[in-house]
Amino acid sequence: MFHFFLGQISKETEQPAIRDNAILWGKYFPLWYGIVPIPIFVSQNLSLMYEKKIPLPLECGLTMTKEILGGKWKPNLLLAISLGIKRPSDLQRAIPHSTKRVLNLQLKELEEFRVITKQIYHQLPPKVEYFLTDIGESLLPILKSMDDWGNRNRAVIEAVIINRNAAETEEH
Amino acid sequence: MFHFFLGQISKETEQPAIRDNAILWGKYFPLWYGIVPIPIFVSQNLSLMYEKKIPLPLECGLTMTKEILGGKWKPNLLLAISLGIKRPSDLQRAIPHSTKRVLNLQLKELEEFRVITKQIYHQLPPKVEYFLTDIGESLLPILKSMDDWGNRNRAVIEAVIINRNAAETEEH
DNA sequence: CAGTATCCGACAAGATACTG
DNA sequence: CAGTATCTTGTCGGATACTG
Repeated sequence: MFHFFLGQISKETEQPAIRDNAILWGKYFPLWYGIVPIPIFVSQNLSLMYEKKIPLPLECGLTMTKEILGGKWKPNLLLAISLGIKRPSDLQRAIPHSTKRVLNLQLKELEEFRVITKQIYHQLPPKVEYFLTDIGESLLPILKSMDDWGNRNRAVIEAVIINRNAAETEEH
Repeated sequence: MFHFFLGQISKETEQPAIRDNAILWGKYFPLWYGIVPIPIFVSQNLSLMYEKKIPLPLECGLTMTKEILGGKWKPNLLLAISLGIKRPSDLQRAIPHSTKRVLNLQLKELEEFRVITKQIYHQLPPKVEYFLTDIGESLLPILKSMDDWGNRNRAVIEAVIINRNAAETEEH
């Protein structure tokens, strides 16, 4: 089953805390799983903890995963690395629509999240290689199923996009 | 296995077309699967077909899936609908950080991609319900595994984000 | 309740030129 | 080859106020 926190997450322990029913049954939790109220995707506290201009509701596992796979090329980078493409220049050749700058930014973020590691060889010319960590490997099934799904539904998606663009050009 | 197109996709048939080895072995395809060159994530033709200011390389299944799950709340919406939350107002209550406008935009896109259907009851007050299509249902395993992964790796991700924010506030 | 119009700010990513 | 600095552009989503 999906994993949801009940109620808000207390700041001190960072553990989910079941709030009393009076509040659970209030206006913030209009949904029930059987007789259990389900405050899905909810937790004001946490989004205040991680201060950002536009706060992220991190309490939902879904949202945390999206945080990691969010960049324009991150899933592609991970797949490419898993295929044995390790060096920055090869990665950019494998993803031709990307730019060096963005690829570097996203590789840095993936490294920050411990999804990949960076191996620097101090040579001339310099050489760098990226590798998946165990965490990164554990993402591969998801990426693989996303890739499979996209390929299975290619026809529908392409049709919609072609339609959309046709409508847009008609407007102008 | 991952599903990659070899070479470019011809405009007329929209079928993958194997290009001759001279080009495959050129600088654009530096990767091999066994002795087969793998032009992953590549296809200039397609990205020109779907004209956008910033063209999308749609030839990769991964990228197509991201196109559908890309919005800020789309995965959450799909999960919520799969849990039986059907009405717009309930959906917004289930995703408190969202706004009506964005939710509507994203529901419209999901509908456009045939992932959900919209049922309008002509009543007063008006009533609307959303349902997953078969295509939408087929996305649930992916969403579920993303949610699971996020929950399993919650500790690491939260630690990184807390660190990052601490470093940022230190700067100022 | 469901949905839209308008305006605006934040941020991601592109372009280019540059170091070591 | 790997990486960065700087500037510009596009776009997504937020805020608000409004219809039916």
